[in-house]
Amino acid sequence: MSNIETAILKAEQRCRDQGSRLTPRRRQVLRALIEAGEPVSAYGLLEMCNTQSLDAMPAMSMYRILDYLVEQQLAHRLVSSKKYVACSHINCCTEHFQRTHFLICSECSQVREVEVSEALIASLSGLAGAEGFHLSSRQLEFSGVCNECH
Amino acid sequence: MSNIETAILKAEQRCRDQGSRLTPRRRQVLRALIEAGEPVSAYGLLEMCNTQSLDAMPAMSMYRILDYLVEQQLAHRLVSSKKYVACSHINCCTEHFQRTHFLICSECSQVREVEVSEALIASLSGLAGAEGFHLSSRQLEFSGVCNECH
DNA sequence: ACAAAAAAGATATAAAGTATCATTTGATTT
DNA sequence: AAATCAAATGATACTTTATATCTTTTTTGT
Repeated sequence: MSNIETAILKAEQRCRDQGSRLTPRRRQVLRALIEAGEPVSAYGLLEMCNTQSLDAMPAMSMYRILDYLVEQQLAHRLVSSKKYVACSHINCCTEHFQRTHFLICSECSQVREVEVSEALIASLSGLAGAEGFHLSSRQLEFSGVCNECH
Repeated sequence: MSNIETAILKAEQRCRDQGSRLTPRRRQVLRALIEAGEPVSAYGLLEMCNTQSLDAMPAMSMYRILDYLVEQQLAHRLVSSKKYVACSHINCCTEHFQRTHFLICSECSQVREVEVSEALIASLSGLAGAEGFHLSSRQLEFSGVCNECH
């Protein structure tokens, strides 16, 4: 079975476990996102979905569905580029990390999703603490250049 | 002399040093930003400026001026909230840090602008390096809760 | 004073995101 | 199976954020 199909099945399972479901629309969006393989904007996804099935979905639905997928951690929203990516761990874990890093290549827009080390969290919290802040960000985004582009 | 006036003078100096100038419009925007004392959106600033002087500025000008102020590091753009803040170091340094952290309180939207320690950069670069990335982000934003709100 | 360059104005439009109400679909109970 | 309730989707309109492009004004250097 293709990786995508496996991912969809896993995603369905995850939704069921959460007491919700991966409806046809949600599946369609998730599949499009996985197939894209790179960050896509909400309207970009909308276009992808609306050209394949000729039964057009309004923007509002896309945003709702993306909210849902993000909530289920099947997708992530990249604040720095206003785009969405499929979670790269749908296939490999039941539980998602507590905190996630995204390394985003500014050349090819490739994204690497990384678990944040305890040590790093500790030093970040330390720095914040020294300034009288209690850190709560669960997602950090870094831009850089990947090896291939370097 | 008030802090704001000092800041404006310092800002003018900085612009001159860069071979550019803090024109009346730019000064007006910078002053509004400093007076606001918290992050403000481009359109928010536009309204502030356009209600005080009754000689209205178009949105385009505001964005151009904000780009300029950000370029000169007299202001910063917070990607996570699409807002702008006056640099909190206009008064205290000639040169701006190479990298900056923003600790943003999710309760009161207060912002603390912090220099990033070498150690932290090192561990971030290390983490990125291990994944085959060369880090280049010059600005990081963290959300959290400040002591007063906690 | 005049030409070149920088900044600002004017106008239109694109792109991103939300509010709100109506309809459909699915699950639950009787 | 029919009735009921909740979740999801559709439809529509609108707000907020941001940019493209062309014109006019202001500043600077000669």
